[in-house]
Amino acid sequence: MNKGEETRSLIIEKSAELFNTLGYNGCSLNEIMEATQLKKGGIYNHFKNKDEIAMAAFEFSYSKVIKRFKEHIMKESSSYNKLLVIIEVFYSFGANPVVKGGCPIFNTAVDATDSHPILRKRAQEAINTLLKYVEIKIEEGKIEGEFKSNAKAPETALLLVSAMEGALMVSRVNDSTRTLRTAADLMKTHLKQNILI
Amino acid sequence: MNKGEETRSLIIEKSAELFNTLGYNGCSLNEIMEATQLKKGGIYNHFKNKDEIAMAAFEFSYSKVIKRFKEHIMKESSSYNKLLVIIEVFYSFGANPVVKGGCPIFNTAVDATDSHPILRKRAQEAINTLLKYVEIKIEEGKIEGEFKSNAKAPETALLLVSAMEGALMVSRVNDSTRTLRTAADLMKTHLKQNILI
DNA sequence: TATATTTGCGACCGATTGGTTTGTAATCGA
DNA sequence: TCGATTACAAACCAATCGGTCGCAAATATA
Repeated sequence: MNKGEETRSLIIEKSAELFNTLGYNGCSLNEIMEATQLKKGGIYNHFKNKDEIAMAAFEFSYSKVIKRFKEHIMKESSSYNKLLVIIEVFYSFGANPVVKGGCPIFNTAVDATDSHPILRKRAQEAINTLLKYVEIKIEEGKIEGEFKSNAKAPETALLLVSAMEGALMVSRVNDSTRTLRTAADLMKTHLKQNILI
Repeated sequence: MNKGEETRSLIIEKSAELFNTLGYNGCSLNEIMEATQLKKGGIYNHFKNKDEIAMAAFEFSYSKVIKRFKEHIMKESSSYNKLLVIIEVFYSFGANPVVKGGCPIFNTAVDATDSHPILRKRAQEAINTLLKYVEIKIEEGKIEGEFKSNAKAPETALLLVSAMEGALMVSRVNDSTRTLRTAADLMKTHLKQNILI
């Protein structure tokens, strides 16, 4: 990795955290400048405008989220354990965030939905991809006979993701993982009682 | 209501919507000026700074949220029906928002947590009040013998609120009430199977 | 209706916003 | 190692930010 790529990565990493905590409008170029120890010229040599930084930052955060899911799911063989691990990864977004500030996908959705169409579209895609991802894990469990054949995969995926993301926000505003832990345990019980054979 | 109070109310109503959709930093005074058809001097005659507008706007939105819950719950006599109505009120936040942009409580929490300590504290209080409110409804049902005596009120309240708020955000970013409807129905089933006797 | 008070506009303020340009120093490939 | 290229800082830009102030008009009170 040459100098240019190195600096570009630095800008993305630092601004990803700033965008995730402060939001698009709350994160100014001055803050990115201070975080990266670069001047405006140094930053705009790698990006043509603030939007491009925000988009790259989102892709960076998003890939870290997906990576964490995949890494942990990989270690499990049964579909049920994969779902349990998905819940624990959501929990980890509060206890040990991929990017400071909770889940960058939902944060961006809330931040951008009514104010930033391009970013909103990406957040939308990301959320739906995440939902589909969980849904597929449930479908796989049904095929392998681990889960009830009448288990509703899309609905269950939606409940799991919604509940964990909602609880993540409650935890974040209270600055405590307590409620997030409760939600995680509750969802585990729910899966055990409702879709596991 | 005299002229001053009238104008003050107008500013609060208009800015409540702007803050809820665009966030604190995304909503500039120029936008409030345009929405209210007032000049800066006219606005600052009623508020000493932007923070004060945002706080008043939050109180306005918050009271509308609470009001909608209370109005609908009042009509029901059984605790179970009260819980069902709570779910439907959450659904209504997507289908027929109290203030444009979804749930102002969670939106403010996400927007302010890492950037606006005063607003964050109020959003935090509001979320915890809402959780407690639902929790009490469940406790009342236990006392009256409608709900299982071993039903976990705080945990169930957290799941209900988290799941509905999470689904509300999914719905909002997808600009469709479909997923929110699904989450509402799912939560109803969950309550029927888990806490209703 | 006369008067005291409130209300709101217009003009202005300094600071900060995102963004551009230019010169030069560091880096890189041949 | 040398020449082409890239990377970065410094200075600058117009526009917008939140906020102030004085004056005139509208309003409330008597």
